[in-house]
Amino acid sequence: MKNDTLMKTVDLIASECIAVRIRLLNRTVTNIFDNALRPLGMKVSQLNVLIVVAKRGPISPGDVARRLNMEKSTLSRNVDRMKIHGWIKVSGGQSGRKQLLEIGTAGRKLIRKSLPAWKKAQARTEALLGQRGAGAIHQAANAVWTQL
Amino acid sequence: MKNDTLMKTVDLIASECIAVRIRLLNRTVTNIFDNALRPLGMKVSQLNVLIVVAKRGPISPGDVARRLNMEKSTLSRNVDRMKIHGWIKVSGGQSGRKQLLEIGTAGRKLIRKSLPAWKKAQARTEALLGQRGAGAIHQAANAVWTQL
DNA sequence: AACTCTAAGTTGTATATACAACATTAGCAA
DNA sequence: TTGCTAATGTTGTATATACAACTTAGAGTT
Repeated sequence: MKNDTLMKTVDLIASECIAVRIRLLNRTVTNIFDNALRPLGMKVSQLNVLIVVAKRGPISPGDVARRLNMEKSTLSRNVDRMKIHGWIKVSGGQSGRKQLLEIGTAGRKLIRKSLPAWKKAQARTEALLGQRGAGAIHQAANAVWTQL
Repeated sequence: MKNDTLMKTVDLIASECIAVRIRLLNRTVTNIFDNALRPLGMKVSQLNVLIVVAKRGPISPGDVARRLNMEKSTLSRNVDRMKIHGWIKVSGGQSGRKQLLEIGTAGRKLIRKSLPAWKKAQARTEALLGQRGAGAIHQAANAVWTQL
């Protein structure tokens, strides 16, 4: 292959790659939410987990991970940190292989307190992506969820 | 208690939050590309950087970081790993504050070799998100780039 | 009941990411 | 020229992420 074809490959990937774009959006949006949530001592990744546990708990770690398409080992350590703060607790027979997660008192309080910050971040993100861009994300996410 | 309002908040965030969705898409798409690129010993995060450097090099680390909306410190360490493999090299007076990155011989070879894997991953992603979902991502990314 | 086998969760390791603090230097101003 | 300021890049620390290997406990099978 000559440099010519190389540059053609480079241009193709640069102009089409979905991964580059998703990853850019991920960094950008995550930063907006993390900045908004920082005063509360929480990151948006943790809010994600907290909401799933609040909505569907008691729920097993494995189910949470599947719902978020996240590695069980990733979730395991994220939950560890959240347990320390009392945002999440283990209900029932905790040890071993059959534990169930549910939201803790501190977690409930935290969700209530974060609503204004979340709204602000959500609005800022919608402004950044535009109505169509934001709707697009919902559309794409739904496509993934139906195939999970 | 105000469990009622709490659950309303939970449902609102669960059904609307753009960050949850972007992050889900990021994990999903990154996994598809990483799996496809694994035989080449490269991750899609590294391909992103390599393509920018190949297309626009010689380019300063700061400019690469800005283009990807990535922290300079993040880029610094990512580039370190890529320098070790010879994918990227520093041109001109490297030390100090004014270094320029360009693609190395191994980097050129790697891009050529990765094209089939990239195409496969791109196709699989488009199939997952659907034509509309994929177009949506492009649309949203363009919105971000124009406001960067 | 005993055995096997698989699913669930944890731990080790590596990369990606960001913030804060730091060192250095280029650019500008007086 | 000299000195200040802002930009540039690196390093320390914490979290997020995934893969591989491991441990343990359910679930079936016989």
